[in-house]
Amino acid sequence: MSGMRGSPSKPLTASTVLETAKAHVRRFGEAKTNVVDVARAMGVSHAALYRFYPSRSAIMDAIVEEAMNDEARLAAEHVETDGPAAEKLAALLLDLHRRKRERFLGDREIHDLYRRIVVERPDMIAAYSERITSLVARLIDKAVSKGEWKVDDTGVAAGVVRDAATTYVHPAFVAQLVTAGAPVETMLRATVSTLARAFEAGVRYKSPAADGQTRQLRARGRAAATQSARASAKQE
Amino acid sequence: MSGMRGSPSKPLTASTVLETAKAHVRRFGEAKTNVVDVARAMGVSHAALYRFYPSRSAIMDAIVEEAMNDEARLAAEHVETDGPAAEKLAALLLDLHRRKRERFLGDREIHDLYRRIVVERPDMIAAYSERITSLVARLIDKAVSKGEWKVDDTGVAAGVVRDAATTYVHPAFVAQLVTAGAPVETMLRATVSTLARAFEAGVRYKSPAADGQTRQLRARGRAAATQSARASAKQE
DNA sequence: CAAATTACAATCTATGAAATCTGTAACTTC
DNA sequence: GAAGTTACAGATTTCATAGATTGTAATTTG
Repeated sequence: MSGMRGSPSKPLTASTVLETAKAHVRRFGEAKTNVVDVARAMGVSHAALYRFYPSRSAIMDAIVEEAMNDEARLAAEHVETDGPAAEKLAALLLDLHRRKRERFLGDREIHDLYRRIVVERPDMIAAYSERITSLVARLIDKAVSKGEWKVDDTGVAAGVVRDAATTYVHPAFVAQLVTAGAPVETMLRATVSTLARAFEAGVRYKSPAADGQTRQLRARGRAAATQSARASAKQE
Repeated sequence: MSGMRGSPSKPLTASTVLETAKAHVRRFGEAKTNVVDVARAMGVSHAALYRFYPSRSAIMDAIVEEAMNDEARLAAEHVETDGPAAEKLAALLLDLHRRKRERFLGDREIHDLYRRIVVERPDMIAAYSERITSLVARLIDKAVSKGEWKVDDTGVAAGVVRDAATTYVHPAFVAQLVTAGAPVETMLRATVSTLARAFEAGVRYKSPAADGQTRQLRARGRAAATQSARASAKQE
């Protein structure tokens, strides 16, 4: 009378709960996924799930967090690859875009859940965004080290890339662009070409006043420069 | 028993209906603005308003359209100004951003209405977006003519600018950024610096294969080049 | 007869009671 | 006693219906 369906295939862990919940969201959508049904599918009572997740919404958050981790891992792979920075950046952003597009087209219910989280959980989005942005910062850092790109402040540069690419990566925009049949990949490539051209030609974000220091910062570690940029960017 | 409040101050035209409706939306929000109340405020029966607008939602659309026209006029002013293209572009986008921010902070109900339209009326947004993008294209065109910027295809370049600036101009993002206290203007300036640097250094969007033709297009009219870019951008 | 009103059908929204779902705590089992 | 169940209070959602709003057409008015 313990696990009719759950015990052999589903050992009842945080991860199996997550998988079962995800399967239900896929089939019935977020609104019609309740903890009682998820628990029943695992052959346990709904209260048992609260051992692993403090609330239903924590489960939903976890589903989206998993997707975000996937994307961050994907982005990290591109950063650690060798090759021209412009191509790495284009590949990174295109891959990120394709993930969202695939979710929108082939996994609509998960996409919808993701979209809700984007609207309702600015904290989660901010964390995700910072994660991706710092990966982009590292990509730029490396290009600067190699002398491929000339950028004053990789933190600011990464922010520019993030903002310019948001249109192609934000779930709501992806949905809109794909629905409208826009030539997204061509447009994204044009954006990356433009950014890369600027970085290649050299961009200066810091005020020309602190010029002597800029040289030093360029020569030394990138982390410090990035740090100062982030710090100085919290006012207004 | 005809016009108690309306007749003298409000001659009952499309424009006075619009103003009255807008005032009601400002005070009570879109949801609590009904045509009966708007008509009563003008001293007429609600059916009289249908002479000017075919439906309640047409009135709401018109309120947003008016705001959009305002923004387009503002943008057009910057395009027709003389001066360095980078500064014109920065001023244009900063002004556009500030309009949205002011609406968000000082005219919240209108901002909310605008936001709903952005979500529910992709057609209106597409028209607005094309309008602004073509103004940006003209700005770029002029810079190219003066030899200030070197761009292959001003239509594509304008699209890149539009996508990069969307984060700063889209009502939902403006709300988010302002709420989070982000250093928006600094970030927007960094984005514009980057784009300007690229255009200054020269960007090529067309495939290097059709190189001989590219030269010709550069020398001749911009409209044709822009046109071809738009046309070739409708597939994928 | 142009402009507006009144009257009304169709649609949409607000309301509240019934049902469902979430989250917790006391209880059971291995 | 760790893992899980049952039982239950409080919150949330559903559903039916009353009420309000929209849009139109016939009618009145200057």
